[in-house]
Formats: sequence, C-alpha cells, structure tokens
Amino acid sequence: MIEQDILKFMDDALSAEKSFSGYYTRDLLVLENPKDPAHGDIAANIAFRLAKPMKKAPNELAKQVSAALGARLVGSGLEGAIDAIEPINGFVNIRLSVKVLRGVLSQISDAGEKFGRSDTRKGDKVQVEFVSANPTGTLSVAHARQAAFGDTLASVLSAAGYEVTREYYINDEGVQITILGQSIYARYRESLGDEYAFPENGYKGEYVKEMAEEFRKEHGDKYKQDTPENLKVFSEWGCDYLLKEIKQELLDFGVKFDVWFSQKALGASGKIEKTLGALGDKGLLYESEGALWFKSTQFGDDKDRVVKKSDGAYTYVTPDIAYHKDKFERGFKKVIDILGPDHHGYINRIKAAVQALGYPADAVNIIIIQLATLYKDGQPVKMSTRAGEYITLREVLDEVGKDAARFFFLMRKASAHLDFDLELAKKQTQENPVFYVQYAHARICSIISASKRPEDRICKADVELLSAPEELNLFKELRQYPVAIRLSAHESDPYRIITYLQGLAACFHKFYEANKVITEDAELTNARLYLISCVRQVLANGLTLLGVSCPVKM
RNA sequence: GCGCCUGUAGCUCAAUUGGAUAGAGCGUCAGCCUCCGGAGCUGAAGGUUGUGCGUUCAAUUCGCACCAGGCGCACCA
Repeated sequence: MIEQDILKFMDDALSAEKSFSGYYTRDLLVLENPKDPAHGDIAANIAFRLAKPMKKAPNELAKQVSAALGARLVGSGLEGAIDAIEPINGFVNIRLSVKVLRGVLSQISDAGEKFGRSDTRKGDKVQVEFVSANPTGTLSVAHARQAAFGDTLASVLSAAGYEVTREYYINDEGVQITILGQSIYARYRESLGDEYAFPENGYKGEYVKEMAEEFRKEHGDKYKQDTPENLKVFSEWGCDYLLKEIKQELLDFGVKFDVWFSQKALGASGKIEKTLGALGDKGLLYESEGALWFKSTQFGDDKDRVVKKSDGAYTYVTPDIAYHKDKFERGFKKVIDILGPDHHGYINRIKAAVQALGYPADAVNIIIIQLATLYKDGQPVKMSTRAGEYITLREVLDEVGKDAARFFFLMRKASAHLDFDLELAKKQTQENPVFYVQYAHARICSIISASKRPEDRICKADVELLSAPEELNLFKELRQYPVAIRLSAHESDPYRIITYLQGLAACFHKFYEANKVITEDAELTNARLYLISCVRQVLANGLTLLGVSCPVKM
C-alpha cells in the first residue's frame, strides 16, 4: 500500500533531519485523509505536535518538514507517486499522482470480490452471539435489527480477516418455557371444548391458539390430563415448534447461524455446576439469607448477584456465566454479545463473571442495539408486548422486503435510536437510499450490456485516458472502500459501509451525468467500461457484505 | 435517586475517533432529457453542533455541571 510507503519515507526523512533530532519520534507521525480536495490526498499534522516542544510556529515547522521531504523525494522511489508536498495552515499536505490514484482500478480488477478484504488477522477466532430470543414467540422488530446488525457485523469482521462464528443461544428451559407449555396446554383444552383457566402470566398471542390447534390435530386428546409429564411434552413441543419458525424467519432474512447452542444441553453437561465450583474455589461465592451469592462487586458490579436462589434454582445469569466460560474454552479470543436495550443492567454482571473466571474484561464486548421505531403515514407504529401484540420480523419482511429491511436497520449506528419509515423503504425512488445504491449498480450493468461487451471481456484498458475530474473523484472514492471496512470492524458497527456506499453511488451518478461511456472513441469507451465495471465490483462487494442483493435490472 | 444511550439545518442523519470553511438526503425555491436507465444530475436558501464552564495549537468529538428525551436498575427471565 502506498500509505505504508509514504509513512516509511516520511519517518526516514524526519529521523535523518538534524534540526528535529531530540524532538521527532515515530509515534508523532500520523497520517489522515483531508476532506477538502484542495488539501491533497494525505495530510500529516506533525508540525502541530512538534510546535510546543520546539517552541516554533506550526506553519514554520510545516514548511521545514515539507522542504526536508521534498529534498529526499528524488531517489526515494516515490517520485512518480507524489505530485506535491506542500505546507498549508500548519499541515503538511501530500498530493498523490494520478498514476497512483488510477492504480486502485487494477487492484479491484485483480482482487475481484476479494477487494477490500484483508487476512491480517488470520486465526483470530471471534464469536458473534446475537438474537438469542427465547423460543416463546416469533421474532419482533427489535430482534430484526439485532439480526441484521449481528449478521452483518460478522461479515464485516470476516472481511477484516477474523475467523467468525455466528451463534444463537437457545433458552430452551426454565420458567418462560414452562409458562409457554402451560399456555399451549390451556389453549389446547379450550380447543377440546373444555373450560380451563388461562395461566396468569401466560402468552396471550394468537399464535399460541394456532399452535394448540396444530397440536390437537397431531395428537388428538391424548395429552388431556394436566400431569407434569404432559405439561413437559407441551413445553418441549412448543419450544421445537417455535424454534423451527424462528430459524425459517431468520433464513428468509438472510441470516444463517453456525451454532445453535442449547441451554438445556449446557445444563445436562454439568458445566453450570463446574463453573460454580470454579468460582467457589477462588473464594468468590458466599451464602447469605439462604441463597448463594457471587462477589461480582469485586469486579466492578454495583452489587453482588444471587446465583442460586433460596429455593435451590439458578437465577437467569448463572447458566449464562457457564455459557461464557464455555465460549472461551472453545478457543474464542474475542466474544461479542449483541443484546437489546433491556439488558443494560446485565453488562457489568457478565463482565464481572468473565474476569472472575480469569479472562480479560475486554475479551467480551457487549453491544446494546437500541430500538427501532416503525413509522407509517408519518405516525409511529405502536409497539406493545401486552396481550402478545407486537410488530414481527415477518411483517416487516412482508411489507418492505429483505433488501430494504436489512439496509434500513443498519443505516444508523447501533447506539442510536432508529426511525424506520415503512413507506420510504418501499418507495422505488431516489428518496429511498437502498434504491439509490442499487440503482447505481443496475445502471452500470445496463451500460455494460448496451456496450455489447460482456463484463468478463472488459480488460485492463488504457487507463491513462481517464482524467476527467469525476473520474479522479471515483478513483479516490474507490480507494476508501478498504478503509471503510477497517473502520467498521474497528468500531464494531457496519453503518459506515452504508454511508460509504451512498457516497460511492453519488460519485458514480455524477460521473455518469458528465461523461458518456459509450462513444465513437473505442479506446476511451474501453477505458470507461473498465472504470465502471470496477465501480460495479465495489458496489457489489459492499452490498453483499450487508446481505443486500445487487440487481442487474430494476 | 443511581446507571447506560441520545441531543448537529424545518425533518432524518454524516463528519475518516481531536484537525483545516460542520456535510448529505428529504422538504422549499430555481434549472438540466434529440443523448449509454430523468429511479439521475446542477444551483440557491437553511447552523451560537441542547446550555455553561474547563483541557488543547485545535473541541461536534475529551472532562465536569446542568437541561431535554429514551431505556434500564429483582432470590424475573
């Protein structure tokens, strides 16, 4: 990469410069991309950092640095790559040559769908756990955003070179599952024509009635007696039924998990007891008021937590602590938990447990995904969990389709509330950002097809013919794609890919308005077809990362 | 009461993690099709970045205190 070469060149030059000796060190050298094109392609703020210790004006130093670099440019091997090194406002601005900027095209056509990916972290195992909704109902909008986010974050990390596992933790035993079984059972009795009291905290949704109906069709009145054995059958049947539905919904949303991890299996393996044993051996457990407590305050939690209630049952966190221990024992260096905003209070508990078990606190990264508010006709769509009424993932999918849904859920950073305008997501016009980006892709395909030259026959053309301002802008924009991936992985948030794609699409549309691709000039036509096929490749790479399709026609 | 998140143009949001004149889309107003997809493009108007201190050569970004909104604070899951 040219940035690395320039960094090394500058470091060598500045280290050798006598007037800076004693002041300059490598860590002061930071390169950035100026947003104003008048400031060149790469900028260094080194002069500001040297100003204080050297007691000199920044711009004075910027001039000195520029002169020192300029003097060493010839013979450095970079003389063809750098057009200018100039001090402005205390910054040292470097302008790359058109030749270097154009170089991105061959990088793209050589790497193809791998362009933007990196393998520098090969072997770093990362786990992304997300959705993990209790199988007691279908998935909601909140889960939908978590699903889009988790799946795409996993893709981004994988593009950044990590070895990623997507995992879903199934809460397939415990109080909620018992209540689910009771709820189905009650509806089952109703469908058999019996009077039967519906459980107080039961699941009141319509789907429970449908499930009971289904169950009755399968088994008749065979499970009519309300024995504990029979109720267990309802719990297990219901859990399996809903899990199957959840899996299908996620598949339709383009989300596929590598591992479905069962809490029941975790319990059966004895790992929960083993985990408590491990904590006990470290002296981190104590008994009080008939319950067993974990000294989580030793690791930054606000209060100690009960792990075993006075009635002998585990609390919600206990299996989760064992689960996290199991994650690390499976070799994950980094574990990412994606949770809903109702889990704020949970972060410190898990972090405390992870540390107590001997792993660093930052080995687990807990990301809270804020809620999305759906808007219809300019009005927020009411969400209510009471009486089992809520907007489901399925409804959003049916309403706007997979592409728009995924794109919209990812548009904002996870920590921000998201307004999701259902009308806008459906619109096939320029106002709709997902169509704006897809349109650019389709438009390129259309031009290539009109050129009567199949894409696989478009080869490296005479790129020196490409020098229009809009073409230079495209080179610069294309160069930023790997940066967008790197930042996105670093911040653990894919929204930046969306921002990037919107920018690239805009750059392309501007190019299109100003320059005709297919002309009488065969050489220029070739060169421009080559350029737009590179743009298409990068748009496709980005959209694929998001799980959004790349239409050839719209 | 305590904790987390958010506050930027009329609306929805950016701003390369502390950089240069805070940028896009929608909406408003004014333009661009004999032409590869007008599902696009060009221009104008629109700002005390919630408020106040502070740190810094430099603050939308970091710290503190307020203000406003959202969400959490169980021997529930």
